[in-house]
Amino acid sequence: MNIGDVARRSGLPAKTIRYYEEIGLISPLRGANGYRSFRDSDLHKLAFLGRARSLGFSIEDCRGLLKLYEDDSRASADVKRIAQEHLHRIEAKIEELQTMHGTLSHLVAACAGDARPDCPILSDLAESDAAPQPGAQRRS
Amino acid sequence: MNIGDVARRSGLPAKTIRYYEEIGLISPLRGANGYRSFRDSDLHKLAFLGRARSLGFSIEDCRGLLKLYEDDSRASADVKRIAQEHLHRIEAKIEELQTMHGTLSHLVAACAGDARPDCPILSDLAESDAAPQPGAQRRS
DNA sequence: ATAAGGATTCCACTTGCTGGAAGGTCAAGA
DNA sequence: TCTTGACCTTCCAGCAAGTGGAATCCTTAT
Repeated sequence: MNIGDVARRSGLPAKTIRYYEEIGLISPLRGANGYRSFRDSDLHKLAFLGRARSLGFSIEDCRGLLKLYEDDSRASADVKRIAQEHLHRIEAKIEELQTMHGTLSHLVAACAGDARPDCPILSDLAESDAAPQPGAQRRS
Repeated sequence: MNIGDVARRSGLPAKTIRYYEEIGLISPLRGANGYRSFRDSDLHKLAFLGRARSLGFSIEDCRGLLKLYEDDSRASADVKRIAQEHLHRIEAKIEELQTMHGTLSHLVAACAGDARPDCPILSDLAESDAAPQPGAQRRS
């Protein structure tokens, strides 16, 4: 299979597939003409990667998952640990976004959104209270 | 004020402040020794930027907000539009993360997490169904 | 005089690709 | 046979939003 076929069948752009080879996630063979020659196993790995990435796993997580996937003597605990850590990161991110959402939706609701210059959004951003401490959350 | 003072008072790292100057968000004066010399107005802008960034606004959004902030004849509608668009992006991101979270938490719950190799997480990632179409969501 | 603690610049690196340029290859049609 | 067009190749540059480090300069105090 050439890269175009694999791209269509895996749903990943050819550029991305080349990139995955460059960073060592896959190692397709090469034909006499220099073209990459993908085996079924390469296609499977790419599909695996596409699904893992769509769940938000980082490339390094994907590298680890792929290694475990190929290791018949793996422990499912190792897989679960990676997934759980990722799940925690997702939860933290959701919380962070929800905090932003809370603040911002209040401000948006309070803004008239007309031709006048008065704007609670700008007033809030301009408020000169204490400098934010690292990791501090502003009021919601 | 030197950059160290401004960093302490704005809560932003000096590196970030230099970067903000480089991309034209602020334009502090320079002393005879080549040191940046920050006015109160620069400090206020940096605090403004810090708060806007902490609400997740992109640098380009911040540039626009800062411009409106400085424009006495602004229309609050322009501010509100920027904020609303950002709010929509936040909502979309939250939904995306919640979808990931749903899938992943099911998989994590189904995984024994012991020394055996059987793992529903890997099985799911390895599933060879149709290639994902652009924008498609996998089942939750 | 010298050492510490600031300040300066510049360059490289991060994540995960994406775009484009310049060129080689291959199969089909006139 | 030639050419066209669709592939493929590599390499270089860039996105966001900084962060880290090196080499060097300035200031202040001992």
